[in-house]
This record gives sequence, structure tokens and C-alpha cells, in this order.
Amino acid sequence: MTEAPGSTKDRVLDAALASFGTAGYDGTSLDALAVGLGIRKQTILYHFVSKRGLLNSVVDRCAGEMVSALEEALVEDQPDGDRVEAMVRAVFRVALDQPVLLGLLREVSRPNSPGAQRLRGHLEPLLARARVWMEAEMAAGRMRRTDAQLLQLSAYSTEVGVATEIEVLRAARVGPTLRPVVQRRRELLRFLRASVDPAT
Amino acid sequence: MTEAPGSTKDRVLDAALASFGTAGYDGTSLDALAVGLGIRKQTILYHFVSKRGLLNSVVDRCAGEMVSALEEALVEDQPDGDRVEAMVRAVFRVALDQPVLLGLLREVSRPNSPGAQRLRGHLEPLLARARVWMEAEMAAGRMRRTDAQLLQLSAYSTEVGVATEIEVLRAARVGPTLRPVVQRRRELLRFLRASVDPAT
DNA sequence: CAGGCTATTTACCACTTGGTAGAGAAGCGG
DNA sequence: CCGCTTCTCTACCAAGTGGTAAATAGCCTG
Repeated sequence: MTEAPGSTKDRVLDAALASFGTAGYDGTSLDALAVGLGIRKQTILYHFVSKRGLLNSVVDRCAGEMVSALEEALVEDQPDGDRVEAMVRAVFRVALDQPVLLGLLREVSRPNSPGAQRLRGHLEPLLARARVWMEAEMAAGRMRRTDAQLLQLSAYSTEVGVATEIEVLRAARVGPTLRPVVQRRRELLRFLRASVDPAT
Repeated sequence: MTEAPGSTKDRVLDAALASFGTAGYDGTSLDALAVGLGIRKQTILYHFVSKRGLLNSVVDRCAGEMVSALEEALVEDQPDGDRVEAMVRAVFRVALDQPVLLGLLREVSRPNSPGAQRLRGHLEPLLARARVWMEAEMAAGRMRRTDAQLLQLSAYSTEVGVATEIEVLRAARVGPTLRPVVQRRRELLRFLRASVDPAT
């Protein structure tokens, strides 16, 4: 049932993602969105019942992409510990491919934000799986003992922060090169490894 | 020329900070703000010429508080390296005292956000000073050699991320205790120290 | 060709937005 | 008491908001 990539519905989703991700939910007007697409606002409301519905659809699609990217990174059963690296790389890849997606994530993960709990709903199963794995690793002594949920929250916010940085760097034209990004990723990995290392 | 803490102007500033920090700029309406204060919207517009002017005033005040808190932490000339800890503690104190302030920071530090460059204007001198200090430390071999600006960006985003977490945790009622926060601060410090340690 | 289905349109609506104009009111120095 | 300043108010406005109702066009099937 996935919409063809050229369809009106899909074009609206793309534009909405960009607008929500940069201007925020309240900063997005259906009229402006429609004008930008060369269609009428009511066409948008036909496909997605309301503005809120549009946001939900955007969140659904993005969460889907995110989750599948992460699951793909997890499926490749690698030697212990590299799973962390695989996940970080996956998120960075997404961040580089479509930075707006991270913008949406940032926007929508604000407490009390519309769509926040919807996003959580999508990510929850994945997070639960990860928690189970982490606790097993801890029990086996291969991972430093900490509150798994807290560690997740921490890694999540750091990743989003880093991804936001990418946009900031891009805006500041610090460099068209990817060097800072790569460097940043390396540091983040070092941080996560240190955070996870069983040695106190 | 600082306004008396009970004055209308000051009450408006408080309410505006809370609203901007939680609902965002676009999500804040002058009418709603006024109703919440038991005054008329035009009173707000009398004191602060426009909505944008109100945001600017809020940003100015908050940046002032932030900067002075940080400078205070820096003035206490402590043995090397503990300066980092002092700054982290200062930011955490602010985050715990008035979480909304961090909410505003998060809101306003979004690229293309109104007030973003105004905030940068306030923080720039402080950041420049810190960069000079860091580069001196690097030259003296007491700090690992990295791009100072990148490190700042990194520390900043991580701090804001962590602070945002605090709100999330509070919302999720993970615990009325401060334990997670303290634990999180400890981890962050460990991260920063590792990031700065001259040993590869 | 009729009839239904999907997609997009035009025309409106009630409401909210930030902002302007001007009137009172309260205090204060002369 | 006057005039001036400072503050808050009522009244209003043009533009924009999300959303409803209904008309129109294209298309496929019977």
C-alpha cells in the first residue's frame, strides 16, 4: 500500500517533512505547504484528514525508515560490541542522507509535543529489545552495569544533538568537507565505548 | 535599570519564558499569555514593542543569567581541569533550578530560529575566551589536541541534550529523586574528561 | 453511455493571529 | 489645579489559520 514516489500524496509527505523538520509544527501552514507544491490546501486535507493527521503520517513514515535502518544494522550479526558501532553508523548515515528527518525527530521529541508519544510508540519495541540485550550483556559481565533505560536516553539525546550539529555546521559552512562529521562520529563512538566498558 | 521583580514587565517576562520554552515561539500567543497573567495583550505590546521584541528581551535576560552563572564558575580559580567540572556543575544547577530556561535554549538554538543569532551574540565572547584558554592548554600539552570549536559545539549539544533529558525524566516520573540526574552528570563528566585527556 | 469512484478544485466560514489608534487613569512636579 | 509622563485599558483591523461543503473533472467498469 506504499504510495508511488511521484504521487501527490507522497510529494505532500516530503514537503511536510521538510517544513515540520525546519519550521516546526506550529510554524507550518497548510496554505504555504500547498502553494509550495502548486496545489490547493484542500487537496492536502483530502489525503490527510487534518493537519494533525498529516503530522502523524509523516512521523509514521520517518519512524519506519529509522527503525528499519536500525534493524538492518542489527541483523548483521557481528562480533560483540560492534553492534554499537553499527547502530551509530546507521543513524549517522540517515542524518547525512536526509538531515530534515533528524530535524523532525528533534521537533517531535520535545515533551508535550504533538506526535511525541506516537513516535515513542514506534520506537518502543526496538528499545525494549535493545534493553533486553543490554541487560544480558551486563549479566555476562561484558558490559558495565548501569541503568539500561538511562543509557538509552543518554545515547539518544547525544545522537540527536550530534545530528543537529551537522546541520549547524552545514549552515555555518564550517566546511563542505565531511571531516568534522567523521571526527565527531569517532569521538562519539569513543564515548559510548567508554560508557559501556566493564572496567570501571 | 533592572525591573523590579513584581512589576508587570517582569511578570510578562517570566510567563513568556515559560511559554517560549515549552510551546515554542510559534506556539505562543500573546493573547493566551495575557489571559494567563490577567492583563490585556496590548499591555504586553506596550512594554515590548512586538512579539519578536518580547522574544529578544527574554533571550537577553536568559543569556545574561547563563553567562553570569558560567563566569562565576570560572572566576573561582581552581586547579587545572576542575574548571571543566565547575562549568558542567553550573549548567546543571541552572537546569535544575529553572528547566524552562533550557527549554528556551533548545528552542532558540534551532537553525533559522528567530533569536538564534541574538543568543549567539551573547555567548560569543564567552566562547571565544574559552577557546583561547583551550588552545593554550593544548599547546602546553595538558589537553588533547582537537578542534576547539568542534569540541565546544559537542559539549554544548550534549549538555542541552542532557538537560532536556531531565525534563523528560521528570515528565516520565522515572523518579522524584535526583539520583538519575546526578548519575547522568557523573557520566557526562567522565565523558568530557576522556575527551580532553591528553593520553590517546 | 450511465454510474460510481477517486482526486482536485472553488467558495466559504469561524476563529485566532500580531498589531494600530486612541481613550482613560494614576501619579507627580510646578 | 494644570500639564506631563507612564501605564493600562477598550475598540478595531487586516491577514492568516485549520476546516467544511459542494461542485467538477477524469477514469474505469458494467
